[in-house]
Amino acid sequence: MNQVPAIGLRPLYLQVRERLLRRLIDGDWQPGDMIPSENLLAAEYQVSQGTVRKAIDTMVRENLLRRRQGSGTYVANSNDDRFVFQFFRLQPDDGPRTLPSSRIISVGRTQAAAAVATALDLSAAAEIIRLRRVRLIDGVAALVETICLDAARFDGFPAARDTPNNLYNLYSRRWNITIGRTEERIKAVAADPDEARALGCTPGAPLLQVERIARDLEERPTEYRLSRCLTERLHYMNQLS
Amino acid sequence: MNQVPAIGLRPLYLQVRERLLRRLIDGDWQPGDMIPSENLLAAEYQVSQGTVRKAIDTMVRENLLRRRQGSGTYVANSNDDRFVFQFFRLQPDDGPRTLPSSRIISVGRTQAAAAVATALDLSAAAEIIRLRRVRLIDGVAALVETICLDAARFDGFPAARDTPNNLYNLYSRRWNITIGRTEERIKAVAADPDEARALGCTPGAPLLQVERIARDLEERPTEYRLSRCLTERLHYMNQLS
DNA sequence: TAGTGGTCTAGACCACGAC
DNA sequence: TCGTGGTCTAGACCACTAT
Repeated sequence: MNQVPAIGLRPLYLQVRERLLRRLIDGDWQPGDMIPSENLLAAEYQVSQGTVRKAIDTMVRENLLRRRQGSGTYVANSNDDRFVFQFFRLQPDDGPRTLPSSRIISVGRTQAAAAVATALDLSAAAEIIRLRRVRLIDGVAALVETICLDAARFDGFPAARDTPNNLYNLYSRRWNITIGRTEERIKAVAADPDEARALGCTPGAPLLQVERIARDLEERPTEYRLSRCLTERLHYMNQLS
Repeated sequence: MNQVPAIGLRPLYLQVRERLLRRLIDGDWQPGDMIPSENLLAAEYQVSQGTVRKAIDTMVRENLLRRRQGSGTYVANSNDDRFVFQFFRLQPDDGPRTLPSSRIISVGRTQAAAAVATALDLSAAAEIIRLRRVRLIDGVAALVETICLDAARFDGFPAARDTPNNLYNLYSRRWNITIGRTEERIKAVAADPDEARALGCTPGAPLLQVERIARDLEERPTEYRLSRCLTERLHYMNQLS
């Protein structure tokens, strides 16, 4: 029974991983759901429990699944406390991390700028949804954000008054799109007059610019986000090891 | 022979991990060395090969060890291509990543500023080594850096002309100190006149400030580093998943 | 060809959570 | 009490590297 993988095939645990990932992509298992036990999955796929465990290990490391000893393995939920800060790295210089709130400036459809179309892998003329908002940390305006989405994929995007604070949770509930990974390019830039007004600083003041491309579970570029942040009493935290 | 860990003890593989880490800390195994095979270590510690493997897995994930199939497991070397960029996240907006070069401005001993003493867990009056340098990317001055070290731990720090570009490699070779982890706090700030002169920008121009605390394998804060970077044609890259 | 890490299996007991 | 994930073992074959 050992060493089933014929030559040229990928390791069994990676094949199992793909099957599990597929069930997440297809929405077969929803955020918060408990997935079948390791032994059940092992029986289903005709592999050993250790192989299933190794597949799940990789997905837990990517924050796609969560293990709870004695209880089960669950699909990660973007509302969970542990994951709320997964993609939000700004925190006060002193005092604890807090969740930002949002004030929508505008939301509507427009044609993608060249840079955005490239980032989202769209044609030059593609229509996008464009959301602008100010985010407040501890009640103070801290950053202005522009978010761009492929209008074809996010059909029926809500109006400003119905746009929730946690967008990734919205993508998941409304369109079954899960953000799995992001790349951020960070620079220091000077505030333009609009930003200065929104953030209550002087034009030309240094702002932290975070340009993010978020990808779904199939690695497709899904969201383009440009944030400009006043970092007088905040910082972007990063751990490297 | 199973389930050896008595109640209250940590899992075997974590205990093995600590023994392996200790041999790195003590300099028993040097960067670049091949460590004993999994089976040899299993025999030495009287555990199964799978348990040793799990311990090594955690250290490979932390970039402390490297596996080479068919060859062996090696102690990570801060000169290896793969690790050169582990802690250096700045890259050109277009074009490939390149290694920065350095031009030393000054190196000497001084008394620690309060913030630095706190960061390095030193007494207020402690003496530190203070190194200032400009770093060039593709030959262009891109950032100014101030590096602070506990003078008591880094006795015999070389003069400017003998200070190499790769400091973490120096710490390792000269004092057997390995940097295992860093925390970075990133802000946007305005260039002061000195920085503007060094970087060829105007005073007040926005700079990316990266404040880093680097820890050794025993988690002791070891190096304080403040970098201020001109990000007109560069960015700080970060992947989140 | 010998030795190393990489994958896989089967089965065991433990710690924890839910009931 | 039962089912879950967490740990551990022993042994097997494969893929790769060095010689």
